[in-house]
Amino acid sequence: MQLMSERGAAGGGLRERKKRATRAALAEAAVRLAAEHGAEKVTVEAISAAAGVSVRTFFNYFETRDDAFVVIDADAGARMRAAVLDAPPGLPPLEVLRGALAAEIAEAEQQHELWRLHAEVLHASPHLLARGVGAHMAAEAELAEAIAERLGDTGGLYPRLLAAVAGTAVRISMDHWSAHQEEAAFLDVFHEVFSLLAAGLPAPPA
Amino acid sequence: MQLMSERGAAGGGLRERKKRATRAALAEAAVRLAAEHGAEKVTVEAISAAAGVSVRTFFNYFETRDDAFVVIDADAGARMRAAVLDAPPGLPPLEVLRGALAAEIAEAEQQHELWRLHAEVLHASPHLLARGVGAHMAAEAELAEAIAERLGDTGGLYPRLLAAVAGTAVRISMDHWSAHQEEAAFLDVFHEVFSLLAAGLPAPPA
DNA sequence: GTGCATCTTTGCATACCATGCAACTTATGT
DNA sequence: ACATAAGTTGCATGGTATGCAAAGATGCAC
Repeated sequence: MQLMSERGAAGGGLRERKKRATRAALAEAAVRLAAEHGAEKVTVEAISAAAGVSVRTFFNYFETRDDAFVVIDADAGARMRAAVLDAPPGLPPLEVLRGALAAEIAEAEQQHELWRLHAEVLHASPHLLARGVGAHMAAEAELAEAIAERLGDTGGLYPRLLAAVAGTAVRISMDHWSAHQEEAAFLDVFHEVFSLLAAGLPAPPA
Repeated sequence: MQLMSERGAAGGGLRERKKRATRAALAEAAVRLAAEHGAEKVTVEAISAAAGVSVRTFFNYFETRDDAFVVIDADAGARMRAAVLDAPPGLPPLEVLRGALAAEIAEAEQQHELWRLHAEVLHASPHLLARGVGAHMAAEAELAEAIAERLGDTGGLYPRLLAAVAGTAVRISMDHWSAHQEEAAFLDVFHEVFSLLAAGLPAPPA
């Protein structure tokens, strides 16, 4: 059996597939090792060995060691961009983002175990959680651009704020959920956060 | 003349004052060098030399090189905590944060030039902007705790979300302002962002 | 299927980041 | 002035990250 068709990844060539496989192997090895030993104690050498490539190759795929713990899917940005531009015209921008992110997350959550480990690793190393924002900053900028395009407000403050707040929402949702996995599904937390945002973060009922 | 009383820092001992001075010198050197040469090209050695201490001493003050570009004031957290707890009881939490942050920023903005350079450095190196969130994550957690205490909602989702969104607001405000310094004062941008948040991020008028 | 062009991987050299430790210098309290 | 505590420094060490050139795959044309 061939393990083809990873994730919308019928990408024709053998090269493409191999690259995807290597990247995925590195990311997965990183998360598993971090979940077991703590992210700080996992060296690039260990990750590379677990994935069966050289250290130098690791750095061909990730700019920094931390990126391996953080980057989930390379072309999530493109998908979300499309989702934002395709959403029904009347929908409030915050709702558009809620929808696009929820879809993306539902996708990622398919790989139950890895998603859970991922959340736990990030929860255990807050600095990685922050880095998550950084790594997805490109995605954030891309999102902002898509929103700007949708609204015709290019270069404005609003699209960037919206994208950044959405990123923050995901970050806080993951962190909170990973500490309360028993009590609620991730998507429930996520939707609660967005509801709070849409309501203007009102004081909760005492 | 003695250069005493830096910033609420009449801290009695000579040791205290020297430490504050060294820390400030390192942070300032870092920002000035980064503004001139780009943050990525500034080595710890250069920063240390400019501040007149050894490399090893640099790392006695900052955990990582990037922290020197990011950490503004060590005890801002404590001040904000106090501000949050002292705010009038009826005020909505988001307004409490707006006030506490605005006061803190107004303070930092006293040093015009440094504040401007700081914003420019962060704008030029987005990864530092993200790290800013990370470095202030301790502050964020502290803020969250103060809010939680104020609301009696310890460990809940809401305080953490509020603190995180507030941090994001500062980040986006700085970034946007540093790119549009001519058009508006920083505090104007900041207040506009908070108004958007309080209104639930509604679609802007087309 | 042979052979050339292209892309990827790899090892090596190099520079920088970060930490522990021990020796040394400088404040502080009495 | 003295003993103690605190801060600074150099050295050694190990991990992170990049450029470069050689070797190994893959894709493509013929």
